[in-house]
Amino acid sequence: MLPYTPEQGTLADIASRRLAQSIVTGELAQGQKLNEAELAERFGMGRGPLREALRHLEGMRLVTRVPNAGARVVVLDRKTLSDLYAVREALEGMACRIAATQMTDADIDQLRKLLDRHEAQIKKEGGKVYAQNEGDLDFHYQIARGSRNQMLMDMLGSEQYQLLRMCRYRTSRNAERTLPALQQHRQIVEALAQRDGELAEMLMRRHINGAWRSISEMMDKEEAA
Amino acid sequence: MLPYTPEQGTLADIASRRLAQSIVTGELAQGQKLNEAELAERFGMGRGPLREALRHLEGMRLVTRVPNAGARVVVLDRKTLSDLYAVREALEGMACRIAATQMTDADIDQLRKLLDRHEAQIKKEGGKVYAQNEGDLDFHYQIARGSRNQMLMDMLGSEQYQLLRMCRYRTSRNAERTLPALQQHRQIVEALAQRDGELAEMLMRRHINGAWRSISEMMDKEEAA
DNA sequence: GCAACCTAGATTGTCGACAATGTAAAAAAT
DNA sequence: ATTTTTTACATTGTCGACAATCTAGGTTGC
Repeated sequence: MLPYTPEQGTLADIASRRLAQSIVTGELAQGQKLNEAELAERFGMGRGPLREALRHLEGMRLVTRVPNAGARVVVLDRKTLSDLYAVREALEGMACRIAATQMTDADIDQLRKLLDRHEAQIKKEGGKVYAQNEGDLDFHYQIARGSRNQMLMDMLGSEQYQLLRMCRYRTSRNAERTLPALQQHRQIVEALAQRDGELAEMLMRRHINGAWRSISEMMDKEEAA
Repeated sequence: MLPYTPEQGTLADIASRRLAQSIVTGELAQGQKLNEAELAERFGMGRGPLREALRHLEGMRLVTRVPNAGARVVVLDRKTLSDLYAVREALEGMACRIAATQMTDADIDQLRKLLDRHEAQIKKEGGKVYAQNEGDLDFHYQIARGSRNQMLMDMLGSEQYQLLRMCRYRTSRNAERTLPALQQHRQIVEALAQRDGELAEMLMRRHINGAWRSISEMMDKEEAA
C-alpha cells in the first residue's frame, strides 16, 4: 500500500506525478535535459503548471535546476547511492526498533500476508520485476508505518526515497536476490512478532547492507564491461 | 558555515529564500494562510514566480497546499516534533559514527575552534539567542560534513531540517540549556578526536534526546498556562 | 428564528505573449 | 585553416489577463 496518489488535482500536480513516475522508471534518462515547452506540449498544458511541477520536483531532489539553463534529471552515481543506503540503514533500522513496540498484532499479520503474496508471485512468474520491486517497497513502507513516525513515513514513502525507487528500476533486472530477500523479510517479521526491537533492527540493517553490496557488485560488473 | 545561499538567482529563488526565512523565524505564524497576490506585491514580483516558490517550499515541507484553497505555513505540533527528534537521533548518531573515521585532524581542530567561539559568545552576551541558535546548527552541520555523506548533509543542512530551525526559534528563548549543551558538544568532539565512533554516536544520541526532553518540558509549561 | 439557497467578491489556476538570457551556427579576420 | 566575433535561434524567466473555484454574506422560504 504505497501512499495513494489520486489521479486528480491541479495540472501542476498531475505533471509532477507523471514526471516523477517517468524519472523513477528510467523512461527519462539520468541527466537528461527537461525541455519545458516540449513537456508542456506532451502533457497538454501550458508552461506555467509545468514549471511549478519542476520546482516541486526540485524540492524533492528528483531534478536539479540551474538558473537560465533549465532542469535536468538527477544523476545517481555510485557515491550518491552509497550515501543513500547508509541513510536507509539508519532510518529503517530505527523504524524496525520502534515498530516492534508500536505495531498491533493485526498489523504484523498483514505483513505476513503481504509476504505470502510476494512468495506466490515469485513462484508463479519467477519475479516479474516491476511487481516484485513495488512489493519490496511495500514491505519497507509498511514497517515505516508501523513506527507511527509520520516524518519517517514521509521520507520513505513519498519524497526523498523516490531516488531509491529510481535505483531499483535500474538494478532489479537480475532477480537472483529476490528469494534470499524474502527470507530476510520473514525473519524481520518474526522478530517484530516477538516484540524484539533490537533483533528486528539488526536484521533490517543487515538486509539493507546486503542489498547495497549486491547492487554495488552489479555496478562493478557493468563498469568492467 | 551553513550552506551559503547566494543573494541572486531567479525571482522564484529569491521568493523561496525569503519565505523560508520568514517561516523559520516565525515571522509568518504556523498555519497562516499565504496569499499569493499579497506576497507577490510585497516582494515586488508577479504571481508566477511566487507560485513556483510555493511549490518548492511544498517539496521542502515548509508549506502545505490544498488544491484550490491555497498554501499555509506548516504547523509543528508535539507529535511532529517528537518524530523529528527521533529521526535526528538516528541520522546524527550515524553521522557521528562515520565522522569519527572520516574527519581529518584539521576538521576536528576547526570544530574545537567553533566551540571556543561559542563559549566566548555565551560568556559575553549571556547567549544572544539568534547567534547561539545558528551556532549550534553549525556544530551539527559540521559533523554531518565530517561524515562525507552528501545525502546526510542535504537532509540536515538545507531541506527537511528547516523544520528544526523553525522549532528552535520558538523554543530557544530560555537559554538555560546552552551551557550544558556546550559541554556535551565538547565531549562529542573529544570522542571524535579519539576516533571512537561508538562513543561519539552514543553521546550525540544522548545530546539530542536531552534537547528533546527539554523542549518537551517547555511545551508542557506553555500548555499549562 | 433557522435553514437552505443564491449571489457577489475574492482567490486560485491557467494560458498566451513578450523580455531576457544562453547557445550554436555562420561570417569575418588573422 | 583556425580563431574570434557576430548574428540568429532556441529556451528560460516574467508578466498581465481571463477562467474556474471557493468563501462569505445576504435573501428567501418554511
